[in-house]
Amino acid sequence: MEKRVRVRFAPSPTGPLHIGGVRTALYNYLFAKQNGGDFLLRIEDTDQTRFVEGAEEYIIEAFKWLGLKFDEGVGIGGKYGPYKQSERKPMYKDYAMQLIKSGHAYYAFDTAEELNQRRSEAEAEKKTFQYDCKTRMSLRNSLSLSSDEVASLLENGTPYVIRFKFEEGETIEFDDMIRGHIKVESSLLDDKVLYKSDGMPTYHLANIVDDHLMCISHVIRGEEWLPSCPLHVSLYNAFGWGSEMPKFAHLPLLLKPDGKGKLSKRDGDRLGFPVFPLQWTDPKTKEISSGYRESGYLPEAVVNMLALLGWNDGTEQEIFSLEELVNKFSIDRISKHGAKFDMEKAKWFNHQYLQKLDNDILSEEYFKELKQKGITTDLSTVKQVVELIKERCSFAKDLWMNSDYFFTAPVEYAEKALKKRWKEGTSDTMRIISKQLHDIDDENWAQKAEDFLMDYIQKNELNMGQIMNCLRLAVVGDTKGPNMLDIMKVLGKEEILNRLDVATEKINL
RNA sequence: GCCCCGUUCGUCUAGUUGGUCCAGGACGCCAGAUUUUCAUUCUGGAAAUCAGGGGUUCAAAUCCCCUACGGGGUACCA
Repeated sequence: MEKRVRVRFAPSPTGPLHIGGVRTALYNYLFAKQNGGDFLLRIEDTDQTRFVEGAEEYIIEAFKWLGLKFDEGVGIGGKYGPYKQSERKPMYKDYAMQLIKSGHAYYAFDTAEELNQRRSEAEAEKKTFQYDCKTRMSLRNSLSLSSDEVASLLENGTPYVIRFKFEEGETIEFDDMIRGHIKVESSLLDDKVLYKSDGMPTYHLANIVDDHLMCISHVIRGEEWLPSCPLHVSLYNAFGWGSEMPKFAHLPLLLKPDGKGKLSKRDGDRLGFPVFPLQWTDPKTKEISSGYRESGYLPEAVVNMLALLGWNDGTEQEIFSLEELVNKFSIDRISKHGAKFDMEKAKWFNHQYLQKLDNDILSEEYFKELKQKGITTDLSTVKQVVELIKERCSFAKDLWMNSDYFFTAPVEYAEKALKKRWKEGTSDTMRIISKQLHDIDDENWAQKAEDFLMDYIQKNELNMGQIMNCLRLAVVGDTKGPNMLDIMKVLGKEEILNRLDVATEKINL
């Protein structure tokens, strides 16, 4: 019988979640939904020293914004809870003890100073100290010490950790859904700490125990976990859970757009693009990091862009709704190498999604924004404007810079354009035109005005550009914007004439 | 250093079983067209000797080996 698909996203609350993590979560989500399975959120807060206030709430809010719903976990609940590792603390020790009893783990009493001592000694010889099958007998642990000594140390309350014992000369093998078969020699691996002296498990122990208890079927996580996967596989086997071991898929990492290394929290604002889904204010330093939401990205665009960063469906399609992604996603089409984030492409994705956005919704939002700017206008005007300029915007916030002239008359005129278009005598011509436009009756004014202008141009043997550009300059303040007739329609007779008069007065030529 | 993973246009990538690939698409870039202007849009273009070198083969981006480079790991962090 095929096991039910259950995947988890398991961040640690050490700060805001960055887009690499979001992508990992997205792939988990897509895989779960495609297989009719469950997508859980587990908070891995076993390191008390790195806990950051607000990080957990941030993570939950980020996924809410992105539209990725968890079926189970922190903030939702479920029958495998609690889903926060700090709340599961009491049970981990039993599992660690189980491994001690079966001989797969041992107590280690070495202090941090002692270990550092060994590390620096090794470094002096240009070697790296490793707590492993070759060195453990020269250290203070329940393998090297007599059972009496160990018993008395434990009785005296000497701090200890529990380490996994790798047997020498074994080959640990497993299959990764993205990378294929992987082999590692056990003697190369170090005896990782499973249980810390503060009474908390390390990631490795808690992760395996929880994945097993929560019936996780597939572990889809970042490539940074690949090196410790042999330990995880060994842990499953040591617990006797080998037959129920989840399948692993290690995702390539997101890399810095410039230079080297994986994308980090610092890169975003250094390079001028967000690395976080939502804006984040560091509770200690009060430093603000920008977010996609606050930068004007649509969540659908972010999801689409992230999905395509390391995956494609093999066709030339690039725009996918979440539903399509759920249907078409496949782990074996994930690329094996890291991907550099490209913010130009991210912008392009947003442009695509902004164009698809309903004009009424966009208009209502823009209307609110205008109100906040202290501009009085009405919704139907805003709708007309949005229809005219939407296609030239990549973000909703671009609306203003592309349409401010609809709501405020120009106070100055683009110098370059003025030099090029406004010749000697133009002001006089404009005054004549203004007078004529004034005399046209209000009914369907813009169309009649246009007819008049065409006629005027022809009769005076002028070019379109000579008149239209100057008119535009006077009304808009620059040679930009949609069709002049459309602008005249929106602004109306009175406003157009006002602006013309102001322009002919201000521009002295 | 050691271990693991990777390497196709500037970037994201197609290329899965070797021949139809002197390598396709997208973003960006450049040019032209459309537009009274700007932007959009459309059309076209430049852009990867498939990291390099050896094999295997009639035939390799595709298989094997080596080297280089990149990434990750090497914590009582996740």
